[in-house]
Amino acid sequence: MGTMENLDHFFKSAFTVDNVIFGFDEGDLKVLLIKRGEEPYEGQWGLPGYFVNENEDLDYAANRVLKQLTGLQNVFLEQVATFGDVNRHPTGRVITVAYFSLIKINQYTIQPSSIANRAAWISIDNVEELAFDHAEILRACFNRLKLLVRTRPVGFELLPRKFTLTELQHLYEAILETDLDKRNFRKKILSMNLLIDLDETQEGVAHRPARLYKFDKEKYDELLAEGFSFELKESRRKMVEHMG
Amino acid sequence: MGTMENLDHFFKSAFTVDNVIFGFDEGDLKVLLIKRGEEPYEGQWGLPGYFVNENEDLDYAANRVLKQLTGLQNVFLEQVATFGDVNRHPTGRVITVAYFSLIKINQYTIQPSSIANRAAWISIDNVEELAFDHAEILRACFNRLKLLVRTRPVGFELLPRKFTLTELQHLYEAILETDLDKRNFRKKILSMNLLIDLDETQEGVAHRPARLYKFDKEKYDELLAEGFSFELKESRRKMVEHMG
DNA sequence: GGGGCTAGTGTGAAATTTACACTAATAAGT
DNA sequence: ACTTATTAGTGTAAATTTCACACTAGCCCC
Repeated sequence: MGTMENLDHFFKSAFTVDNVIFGFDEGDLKVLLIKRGEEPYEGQWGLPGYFVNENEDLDYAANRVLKQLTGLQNVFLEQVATFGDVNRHPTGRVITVAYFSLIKINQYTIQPSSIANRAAWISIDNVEELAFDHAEILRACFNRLKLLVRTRPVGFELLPRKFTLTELQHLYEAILETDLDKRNFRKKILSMNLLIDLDETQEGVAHRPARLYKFDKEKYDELLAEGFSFELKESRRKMVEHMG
Repeated sequence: MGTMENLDHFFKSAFTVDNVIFGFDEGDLKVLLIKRGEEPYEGQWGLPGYFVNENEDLDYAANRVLKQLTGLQNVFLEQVATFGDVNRHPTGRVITVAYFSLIKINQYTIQPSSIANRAAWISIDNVEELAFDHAEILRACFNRLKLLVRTRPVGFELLPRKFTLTELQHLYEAILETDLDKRNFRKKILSMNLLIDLDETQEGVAHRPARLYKFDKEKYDELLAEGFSFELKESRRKMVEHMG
């Protein structure tokens, strides 16, 4: 923090925000990418991000940019980290603040703006080369997600309102990049009492239909208030179970 | 990220870095503050921070600024968060990136520069009003420290090379703001095999002298390499033990 | 050598984690 | 109608970890 008498420190520079939006679909953890419609890196895939305005708070900018690029709004965004290497942007000094969010893919329609030619949900494993240092930013956000998922029941943000325990398990497996034991996972999750059994079952599946659950937000808020800490432990499975 | 044709986005603005340096002394967790020698907030206490230069990476800037303000160098700095509210700085748009670090207080001499009138280690509980939004930044870094201390043996960064188990416990208690059970703490710490018993004892204390230990960095690096995860669990003590 | 002070030590109960394999329910095909 | 394919759903015992808890040991000082 320095004096304003010395305006040398104020040089022409820019801030951007870049958003890493995670979703979950078809058993895959996905990230929302846009095909850039502007130089630099025109035509390449990158994160939905853009410039912060002069008189705009960072958090506000993250929301605005996300909305402008993809049509998404009222989405919870959390700051993850800031990337400011001198050469990260080919044409000037641009420091970017990365935000991440979790959304239910099917509850939103993505409407790419002109800046973004196109937007798409790409499986996290299939992400190829990205513009700028966006691959690094994505990695940082994915790590944050891994951390978060162990200490808060964020998984529910990514699933539709009604879901099966197997879907929930697959989500956790995708995020943590491990296999989990079915029985232990169910025991653990159910013991938290954060799920409401809807007494409904799946329809139109060619096998025994699974029960549907929803997340008990009220209970969760209650528990949060009294300083409860959610924790998912079980480590990677060591062996594959023999099937009958 | 946008086009450079549109230079509107590059406005006169500034980045700063602010460093939250933690130390531990006399049983207290402390933070290094400077008495500001410049407007704004001249004469007030604040974090050691200053402007990032135009062609300087963020991480580099954090190190440089710390050195210039306090004389400290070769200190591990980790980025924590970025603060960018429009009005956080009274005279212009200044976005700051907060870094934090842990050092052994007695191993460094602080040499405040002219920008910093004075520098001092202030107990975390005695920190009064700070310049800018530095109180908020400090809080964020303290939370990060709490998080970190549970998953990595960072405590050793704050203690002198040789320390007693009681000192280590007091440090953990100061960071986690709880009391820990002596026997359980010792059991847990020793079971990690990250301490080397130096076969020496304290000198010049008016009571039974404690054994001295040092941190086994080699062992730790080994364990890290094989993907080991350190975890300190024990929750806050519920009762005070009756003393004989 | 007694008082004051902190170091250091062990055990059992409770809770949690882990490994592990079969039956149940449905749809589709014969 | 039955056989097959496919996923849902369930229980237990062993191992490990956590947790609560109280006394003896060793040094200094007087």
